[in-house]
Amino acid sequence: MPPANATYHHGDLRATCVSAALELLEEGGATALSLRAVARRAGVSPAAPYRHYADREALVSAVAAVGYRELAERLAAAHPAPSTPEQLASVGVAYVEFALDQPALFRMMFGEPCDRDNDERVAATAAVSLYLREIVARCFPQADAEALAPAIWALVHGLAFLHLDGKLDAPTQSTVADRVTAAIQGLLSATARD
Amino acid sequence: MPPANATYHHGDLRATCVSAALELLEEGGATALSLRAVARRAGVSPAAPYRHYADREALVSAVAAVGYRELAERLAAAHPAPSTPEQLASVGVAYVEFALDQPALFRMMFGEPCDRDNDERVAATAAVSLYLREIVARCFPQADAEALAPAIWALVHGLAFLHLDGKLDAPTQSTVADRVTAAIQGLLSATARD
DNA sequence: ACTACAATGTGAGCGGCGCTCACATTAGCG
DNA sequence: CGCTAATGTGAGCGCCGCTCACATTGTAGT
Repeated sequence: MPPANATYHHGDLRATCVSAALELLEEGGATALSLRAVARRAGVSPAAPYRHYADREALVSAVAAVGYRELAERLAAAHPAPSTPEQLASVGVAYVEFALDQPALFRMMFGEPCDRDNDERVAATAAVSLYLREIVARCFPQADAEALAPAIWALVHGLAFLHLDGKLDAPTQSTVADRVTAAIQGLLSATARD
Repeated sequence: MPPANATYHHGDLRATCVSAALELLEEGGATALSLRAVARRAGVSPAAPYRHYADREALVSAVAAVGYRELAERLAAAHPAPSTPEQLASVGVAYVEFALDQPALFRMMFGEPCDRDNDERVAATAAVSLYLREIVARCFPQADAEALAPAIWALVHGLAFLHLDGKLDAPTQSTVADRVTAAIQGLLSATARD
């Protein structure tokens, strides 16, 4: 009944589900991401994804994991090896821009309560966290990175979320960068002084 | 079937829905907040809430609005009229503690995309925003409140969210306060210097 | 090559949900 | 008292998450 190239076994349904989920997320937001819709897009029966993901949460965790990896890439792309406050600030700008570019994905990564986390996901999260801590330490060797890195992460993360929600006045691209840069440098110089 | 005091007309179903929603939110998180569950808890048919709220989003907006008001109260309770960095920091601590005390409500207020916002909700949000801006200006009269207030809000908001998601090492109560206090004071002193 | 077996996909189905509509009941007002 | 608008009901549609018995296929062991 299906065309000639169709096989009963899909081949790599596991990965296809994640791709389809990312598409649905971008098109229709978090509510559009249903296992049934994923199955439809993958050209497979509604029950098939359950062979690869225990439940919706599991799929979401997998999607979030690729989100963290993409975030890490974009942070690295902002500056290969930041070592000054200005360069660190540009990484912060990249963080916020990621959130604005992929709002649904960003909300999925951080906005939902994540009980019984996927291993893959916690690893990807930890990678981002460690990376931030590392570059903060490099940019401010005289500061206490253990204390400074979470503060900077929080600042940038909060800016991202408040912008996403429109709680801050909708800014142009340059304003976002300015705000992030100014805030980070303020925090940095203060801590460095101690 | 219902007791003698039962009336066909509920009396104040609109408000009862919000109360029921808050209960459900605390008990079972965001996914437990369904219009049908609200109706059940209010002792009313599943279609009844639609007389008062156009859709689920509308109810959520109403719930979020009371969340913002409660947040504003807790900020005010932390210090009636803060005028020093330390007092401002205690307000920030209250912000984070609100998020940790009511995680589901906090996520509902900020975590979901809020298209076509309720008037009541935007007003309540603006009230919080303005209040923060006001006390920042009072605590740091020599700083540019226009620029400083959003940075502080973002910092505190980010700390709240990252703690909620467990992205930061789970801290004891005192550690939260310490972290918030240190971060705020760092930012403040830096900006005040300009 | 044949045969078990494990992996993977199917189809039907259960309960829950958001939402709508025709209809019943009630409150408020002339 | 009677009219109208407000409010609640019941049934129902389509979608969803999830489960289960069953069909199909890749693969490993002989």
